[in-house]
Amino acid sequence: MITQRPKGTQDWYGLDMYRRTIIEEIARKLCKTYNIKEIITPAFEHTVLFQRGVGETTDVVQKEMYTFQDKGDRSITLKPEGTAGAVRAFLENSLYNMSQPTKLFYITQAFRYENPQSGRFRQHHQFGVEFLGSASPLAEIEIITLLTEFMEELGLKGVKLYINSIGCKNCRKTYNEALLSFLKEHENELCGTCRERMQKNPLRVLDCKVPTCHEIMKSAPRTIDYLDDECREHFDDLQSLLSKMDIPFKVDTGIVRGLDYYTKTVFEFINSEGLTLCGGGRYDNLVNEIDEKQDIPAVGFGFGIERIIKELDAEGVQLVDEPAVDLYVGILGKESKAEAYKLVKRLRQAGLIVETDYMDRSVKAQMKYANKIGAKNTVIIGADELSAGRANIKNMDTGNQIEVELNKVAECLLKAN
RNA sequence: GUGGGUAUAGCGCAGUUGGUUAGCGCGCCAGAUUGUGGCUCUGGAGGCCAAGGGUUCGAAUCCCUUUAUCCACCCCA
Repeated sequence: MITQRPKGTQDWYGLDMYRRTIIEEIARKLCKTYNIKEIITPAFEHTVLFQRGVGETTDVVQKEMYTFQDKGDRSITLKPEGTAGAVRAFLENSLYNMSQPTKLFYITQAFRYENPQSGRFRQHHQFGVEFLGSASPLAEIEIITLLTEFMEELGLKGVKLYINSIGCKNCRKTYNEALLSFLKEHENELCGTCRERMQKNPLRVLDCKVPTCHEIMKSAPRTIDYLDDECREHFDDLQSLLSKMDIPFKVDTGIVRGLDYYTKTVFEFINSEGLTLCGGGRYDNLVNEIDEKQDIPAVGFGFGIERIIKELDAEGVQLVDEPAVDLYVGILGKESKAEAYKLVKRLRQAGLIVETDYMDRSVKAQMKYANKIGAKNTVIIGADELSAGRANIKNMDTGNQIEVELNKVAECLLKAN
């Protein structure tokens, strides 16, 4: 038990850890060119923030939050997603008083008490962007453009963009009435869970995967048919801009999203197996929901880092190899240790990846080890080399050796790289 | 929360209808004459057979319970 990690969590090490670092680097680099600034908010917030922000009726809030009372008897919740915390920080620090818009990105862990399965964890990591202050469809374009570039940088080709519009509060009201009356007509043809769903959150029935429901829902009223003029125009503008930008997309009127704060545009990036890697959209009411004195439109997304790695594997994308050791410095004899280690230190300062012997192994064992860890070159430092001031550098691929002065080892290897 | 599969060495797996000291491959460590890897050979370390209980002269093997893990549903990244 004591050596076992909690359910749904994972340890990061080896190639996956390295790939995660690279993914985060790509995200940071990309955001830099978009002038999007990084923000880190606490891992936990007051529970009420998520209740108000994410929405009381959502599954995330109702049954998936890590909520506890702290010693000061405050109700605290580990963040189940990134947006609410970022928006809270935006408001608390009055970032809206700076010149607008505000563009923020984060790389954060998120916690949800779910049953783990493929691509799903209790602690997972998201790369997210929040673009606050713009009601223009160009804000969506910015976010989506960044995402397509991100996918290109990662080398992912099997992930496609699907968009939809669920309208604003006004459209939603008339739509919900239409949907509910449609559902009531077909109530006894629906699956059990859908019959429950139609009461608390009828929108959810739209993306039910049960074949019979799916078939019925094809003829159900669609949110896009109930958009008011403003929302209609916004969605049309967005599509036209996407086309002009040559960004491939499909309108999927079944995309609904499970978090309450979305308005107008919603989108997902979905792989060939139907798994959502990235979900996002516009949330024009969230800021006002959290602070009634402010009314600021916004767009954002969350991208699952674990799901990126899963997709890299599925598509056979290498992305990176772990960096190889440039030189293994073998040490021969106790009296050579200090000098050999000084050489190691100098070479590392020159920027080389250097490994050496800490196990007092035989030369043969050291060579085996150097081979095993994939060192590109080796050199053995013993009394002979130290007195001569020269040593043989062995290329481990070719087996060739060249004799070099000890103070020119770095130079020689850097040239070879 | 619901349903199904799985649990034997660091990893991947065998283990025959219950029968003596539980095996194999890879990996790890050491050696094959003195200061040089990859191939080969030899040797070695490493298992409370997920945990607890039961049946039995005897359980990795049969039964029950629990836990973990994987997959699916719900929902989501």
